[in-house]
Amino acid sequence: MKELTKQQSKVLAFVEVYLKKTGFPPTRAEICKELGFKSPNAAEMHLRALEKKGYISIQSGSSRGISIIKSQQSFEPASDQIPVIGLVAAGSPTLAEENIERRIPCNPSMFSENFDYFLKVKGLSMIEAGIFEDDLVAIKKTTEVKNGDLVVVRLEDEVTLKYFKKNNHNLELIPANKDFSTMKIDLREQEAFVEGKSVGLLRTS
Amino acid sequence: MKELTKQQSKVLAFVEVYLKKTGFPPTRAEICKELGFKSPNAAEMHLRALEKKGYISIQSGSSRGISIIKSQQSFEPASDQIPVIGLVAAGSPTLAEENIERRIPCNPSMFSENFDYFLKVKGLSMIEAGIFEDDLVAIKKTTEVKNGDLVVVRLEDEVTLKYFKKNNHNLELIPANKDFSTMKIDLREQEAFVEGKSVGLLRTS
DNA sequence: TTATATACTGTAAAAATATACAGTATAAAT
DNA sequence: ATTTATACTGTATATTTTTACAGTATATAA
Repeated sequence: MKELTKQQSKVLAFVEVYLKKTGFPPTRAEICKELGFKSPNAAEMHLRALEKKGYISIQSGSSRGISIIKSQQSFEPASDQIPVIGLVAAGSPTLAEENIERRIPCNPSMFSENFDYFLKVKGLSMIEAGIFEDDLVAIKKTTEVKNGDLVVVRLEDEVTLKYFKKNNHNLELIPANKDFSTMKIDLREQEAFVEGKSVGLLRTS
Repeated sequence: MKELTKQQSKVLAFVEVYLKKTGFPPTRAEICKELGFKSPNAAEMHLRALEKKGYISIQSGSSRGISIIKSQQSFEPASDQIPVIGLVAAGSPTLAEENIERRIPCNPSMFSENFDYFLKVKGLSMIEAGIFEDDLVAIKKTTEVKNGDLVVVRLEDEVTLKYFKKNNHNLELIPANKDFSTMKIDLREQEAFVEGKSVGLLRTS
């Protein structure tokens, strides 16, 4: 792809911004107004250059007949911005804004089941399951989990990611690291809330 | 949101399809032609109704000044369908159609660097790096790799994923599993092609 | 039966828009 | 020294486009 001159680049940027804001492309006159040109022909010439270089196509005879072919600013494809949850403070809702470290543009249906957020893994308790520190586990918010599922559980003052095993009132949260021990909880004595389960994993190496 | 009449719905659908195809909205006349109306006022009236019901907004005085506010057909988020490469036959290009196992809807910019495909991991040679069998490693096609990068290398009759280390004509492909041994290749005797490097990992548990 | 809403035709004019043509100016390349 | 590319101004016009106005027809509700 041919390089753009500074002015051509500005024109293309304006077309893209205008398009994003209004949903339709600008006229020559509007480009002039934005860029400070006094003749519509200035805009026309830049558009022609952009067309020749393959960045846009112009539908001749149509008003606002500009189509973007190659966006210069890499416009994020309109996929969702999935939040990454880092350290979750005790008592605060998991998805509260202050817990969101960043967002990743991706498709909630990329795994077998749709998911709601990424949980950033802390510690090495799941390392034998191939889940390392700072890995992002895709979590689907649900309370319907089966024994053997990898689940996010909220206890009194912590949120933890472990394998789930429940028999009546006995809940076991099982790590995948022989150096860690299984947490055994008697649900008659302590509360435990299942927040969701893992449906996938992402590692941004 | 108010219900649309059959005709209004058709008009809105056409506007959306036209917009998707061309990148800019249609004129009244174009709507008439598509829907078979003989008067531009027919289109005008439908557009006004759509505006009143909150589905579009009309920039008065502007040509093609239609903005979609509420799309009736839920447009799929425009994320790419990234191929998953399974078993790669010797001699065939990695991205050849017959090697594509399936596709995953996701965003090529979800990792720090854009990537081109997922390579499905076979074997346990990288298990100590947290890369398990059937994990999907996001691969960016490039030949520019550094020592320490996790790379996809094509040898005579196999494709392998290993850590890269090169000194002059000595190439080492290092696994992350103490039960596997480093492959040492003298580039004067055997060819090796770097196909790309890992920029992330996906596990569809 | 008389509104009221939908769904148009047909015409026309004003306004918006694209686009051609004739210039000017400047910097870099040949 | 002359061409070539970039980067415009200024004017004019044909065409596109919006949009108002005057009707027609039909079905449904009051």
